[in-house]
Amino acid sequence: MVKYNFSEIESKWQGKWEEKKAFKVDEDHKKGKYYCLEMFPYPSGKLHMGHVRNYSIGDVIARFKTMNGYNVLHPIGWDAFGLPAENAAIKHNIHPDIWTRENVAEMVRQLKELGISYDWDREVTTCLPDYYKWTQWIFLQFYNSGLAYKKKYPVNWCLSCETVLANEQVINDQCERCDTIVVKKNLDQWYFKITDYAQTLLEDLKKLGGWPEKVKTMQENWIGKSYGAEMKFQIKGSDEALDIFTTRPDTTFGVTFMVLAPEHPLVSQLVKDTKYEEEVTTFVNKLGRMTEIERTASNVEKEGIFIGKYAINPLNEKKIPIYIANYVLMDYGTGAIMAVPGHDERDYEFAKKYEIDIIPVIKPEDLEKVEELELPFSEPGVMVNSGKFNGLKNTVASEQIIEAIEKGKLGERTVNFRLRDWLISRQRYWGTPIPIVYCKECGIVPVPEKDLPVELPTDVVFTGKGESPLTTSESFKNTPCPECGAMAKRETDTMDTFVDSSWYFLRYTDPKNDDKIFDKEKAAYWMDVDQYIGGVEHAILHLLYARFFTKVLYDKGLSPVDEPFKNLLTQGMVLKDGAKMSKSKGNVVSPEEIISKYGADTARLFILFAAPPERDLEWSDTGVEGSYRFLNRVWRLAYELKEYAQAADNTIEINSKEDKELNFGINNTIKRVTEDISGRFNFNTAISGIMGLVNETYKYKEIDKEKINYRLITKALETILILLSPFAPHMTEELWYTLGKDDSIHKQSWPGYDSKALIKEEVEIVIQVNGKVREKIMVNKNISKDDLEKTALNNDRIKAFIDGKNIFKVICVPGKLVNIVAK
RNA sequence: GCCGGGGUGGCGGAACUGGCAGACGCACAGGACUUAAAAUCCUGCGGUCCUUAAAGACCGUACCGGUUCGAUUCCGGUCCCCGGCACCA
Repeated sequence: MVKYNFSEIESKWQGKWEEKKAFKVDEDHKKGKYYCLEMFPYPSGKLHMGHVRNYSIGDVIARFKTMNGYNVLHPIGWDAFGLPAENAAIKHNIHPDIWTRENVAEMVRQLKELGISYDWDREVTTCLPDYYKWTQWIFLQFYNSGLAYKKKYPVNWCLSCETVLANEQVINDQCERCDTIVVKKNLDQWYFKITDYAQTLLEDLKKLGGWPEKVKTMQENWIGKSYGAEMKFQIKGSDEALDIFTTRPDTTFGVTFMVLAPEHPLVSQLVKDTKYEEEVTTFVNKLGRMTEIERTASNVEKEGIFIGKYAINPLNEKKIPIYIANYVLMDYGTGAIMAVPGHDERDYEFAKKYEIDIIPVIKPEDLEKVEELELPFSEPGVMVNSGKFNGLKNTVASEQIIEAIEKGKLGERTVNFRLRDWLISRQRYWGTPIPIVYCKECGIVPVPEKDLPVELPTDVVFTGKGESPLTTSESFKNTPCPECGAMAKRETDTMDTFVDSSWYFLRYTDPKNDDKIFDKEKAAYWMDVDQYIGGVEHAILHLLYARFFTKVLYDKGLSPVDEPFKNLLTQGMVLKDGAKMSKSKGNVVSPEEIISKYGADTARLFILFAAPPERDLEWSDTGVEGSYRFLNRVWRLAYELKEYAQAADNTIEINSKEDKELNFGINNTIKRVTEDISGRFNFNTAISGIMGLVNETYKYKEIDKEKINYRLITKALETILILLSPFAPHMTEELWYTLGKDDSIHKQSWPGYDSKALIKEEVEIVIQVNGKVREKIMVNKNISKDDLEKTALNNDRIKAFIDGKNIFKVICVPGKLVNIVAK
C-alpha cells in the first residue's frame, strides 16, 4: 500500500489547480450565482490559526455550493494599508511598500498551501494605486454631496500611534490597536457624515435576517436611538434660551435645576463679567484636562457648580438654577439637560449633594401619600404636582405635554442618536491620500477625477513623531491649485484604513476595471454577498462602515444593493489553554508547524471538527492527531478496496440485511452531511457523520468475503470521498484518481440521497412504563397502533413492571415509542 | 443597570419538531499483533448501589418549582460565566 504522503499530494494538486485556474469564474447567467466571502486579511506576514479557521469555513461553503451547481465567486485580497507597515519602516528602515509586498507574497504562498479555492485573478490590494484611486474617487463623491466635511473639534488622539482615532476605535479610553491611553485634542479633521444614515442603518437591520442577533444588537446599541423631545428653557434676564433634550417630557414639572456640559458654548457667555466667572473657568479647565473616562465613568462622583443664572420652566414659569457638571456630555443631545431629581438617579445624586429641591411628579397608582414615595422613582405611574396633568397616566401625560409645547412653540418631538460622524483623517503615511488641495485663493479644492490617483510619494522621512510623514515630502506637499493654478498645499493626512475595506467586496465583482469603480452589470450579477464570514470583533467597526458605504453608493446609483451582506457568520476565536493565542502569552500554535507535520487537510479538518464555527475553539494537539488518524483511516480504506472497485451507479442490487444497513448508512449520511453544511454550517457534526459512515464501511468489509457486494461498498467509498472533498480537498482528489476516475472530484455533483433507502422495514420501538424506558423491541414499520399496543402490553419484561397495577393510559407514538401509565 | 449568548461525562462536543441523554472525537484503562516499540485492530469508559455472573435498580443535562403520559428541550423564579452598551438625559 502506498503511504499517505500528504506533503507530496498537497503540493501536487495545488500546482495543478493553479496551473488550470481551477477556481476562476465569470458571470454566467445560466447558473445561479453564489458570492462567498471571508473578511480579507491585513498582510501581517504570517497566517495565524484564526485565519486558517476563517478561510477553511469559507472554503467548505464555496466548494459545497460549487458542487451544488452554483457559479461561486470566492475572492481574496489584502487590507494592505495600516500602521504596522509604517512601524516597520521606522524600526527597520524598510519602505512600507516593500514590507507590505513581501508580506503579501508570503501569505499568498501560505493560503495556497492551505488549498483554499480562490479565484486568484480577482485579488485586490488596497495599497496599490489601481485600488486606492477608487477609494479617492469615492471620497470625492462623498465630498461633492456634502457627506465628507472638515471641522475643528476635540478628537481622540492616541499617544502611541500619534494619530487621531474614530470613536469606534476607542475602547475604554484606550486605542483599539495598541491599548495606549487616548486623550482629547482639538484638531481640524475630515469626517464622513454617517449620522445622515443613522436612521436607515438602524432600520435596515431588520432586513438582515441572516445576521446573528448579537451583531445586530451591538449595532443597534452603537447607533443608540432614543425618542423624546427638545425643549426651550428661557434664561432669566437674557434673550438666550437653553435647548435641552429629554426622553421624559412627563417629568417637566419636577425640574428643579438645569445642567450644562462644561464645554457648552453658552457657559462662558453666561458667566462673563460676573463674580462666577473665575470659579467656573477653573472648573471647566480642570475637567478639560481629564480623559473622558476619568470624567464620565458612572462610578465617578458627580461634581458641578452653580453659574449664577436661572432658567424658566416653560410649563409652570418656575425659576430654576443653572449648573454645570461633569456628568453632562457635550457630545450627546444638546449638551444640556433639565434635571429631575425625583425621577432620575443621576440628578437625584447631584441634588442630594448640593441640597437642591426634589419634587416628585409621578407616583404609583396605588400609593396614597406621595410623601411615602421612595425616590428616585422611575417606574410608570400617575401624575402629581403637575398642574392640569395631575391624575393622568404618565405615558399619556408625556404625549399631551409634547403636544402642549409644540403648540406653544417651546419645543418639538425629536429623536436622538448616539452615533457620531466618522472621523477619517489619520496623521500617517501608509494610507490612502485624501484628494484635497488647500489654495490661498480658492480655499478647499477637491482634486479633479482626471488627476486621480493622488499617489503616495516615496521621498518621505519616517520619524514616528508629530505630524503626518507626508509633510516631509516637498514634491507631494506643494502642488498647483487645480482651479487657479497658483501654488497650493496638498492635504497631508491619509484616510483611516477602514475606508479602504468599506467597499472592497464591490471591487471583487470587477477588479481590473481602469475606467470605472466597477461595472454596474457585473456588480448586479454578483452582489449581494451571499455569505460573509469573519471575526465578531468587526461587529461594529467594519460591518457598520461597509453598510454605510453600500447605502451611499446605492443612493448614488452605483451599488446594485443597499445592504452588502445577506448572511453573516461570525466565527469564534481559536484558544489555547483557555486564552486567545498570542505571542505575549506564549500559547501560539503556528499553522505552518501543523501543516508540515500533518498536512493542510488535517489542519482544515481538525479546525472544523473541534467546535461549531461560531463558538470559541479550544486548540488540542491530540485532537489534531485524531483528525490525522481519521484521514489515514480513509486512505487505507480506499487502498484496501481499490482493486475491488466496481461501477457504483444506481442499479446496485440491495439484498442482504448487511447491504440494506450499509445502503441506509450511505443515504442517511448524505442527507445528514448535506443538511449540516447547508442549513446550519455545523461542520463538526457533518464530519462526525462522515466518520460514522467510514466506521460502518469498515464493519461491512469484515463480513464473509462471499457476501460482500462490491458495487455497494464502492459506492460507500465514493460517497465518503465526495462528502469529504470540501474539507480535505487534496487527499480526496488523490484517492479519486487512484480509483481510476478521470475527472476532478471537485467537479462532481454533490450527491442526492435515495429516500427509499431510508425507510426501514423494521423499526425499533421504545417501551416505557410511567415514562421510564423498560424495553426496546423491533417491529414492522407498518404495524397498526392497536397491534403495537398489544405487543407492548404482552411483552414479558413489561408485564413484570405492570403486574398488579391498573393501566390508566397507553400512549402510542408510531415509529417511536409506547408509554404505559400504570399505578 | 439595559441588551445578547451560554451552563450537558475527565475534555471538545451531540441530541434538528417535547419521545432511548452523552452521537462523533480526544484522553484513560484492559486486550490482540510484535523480540520490543510505533502504527493498527478489539473491548470498556456519567455516578451510586446490587449480584458469583448474566442482568438489574436508583440518581443524573447549573439550582428551585410548574406544565405534560413523558422535559437537556416549554413556562416561572434563582445563581453563575462570556460578550456588547452605559452618568446617553
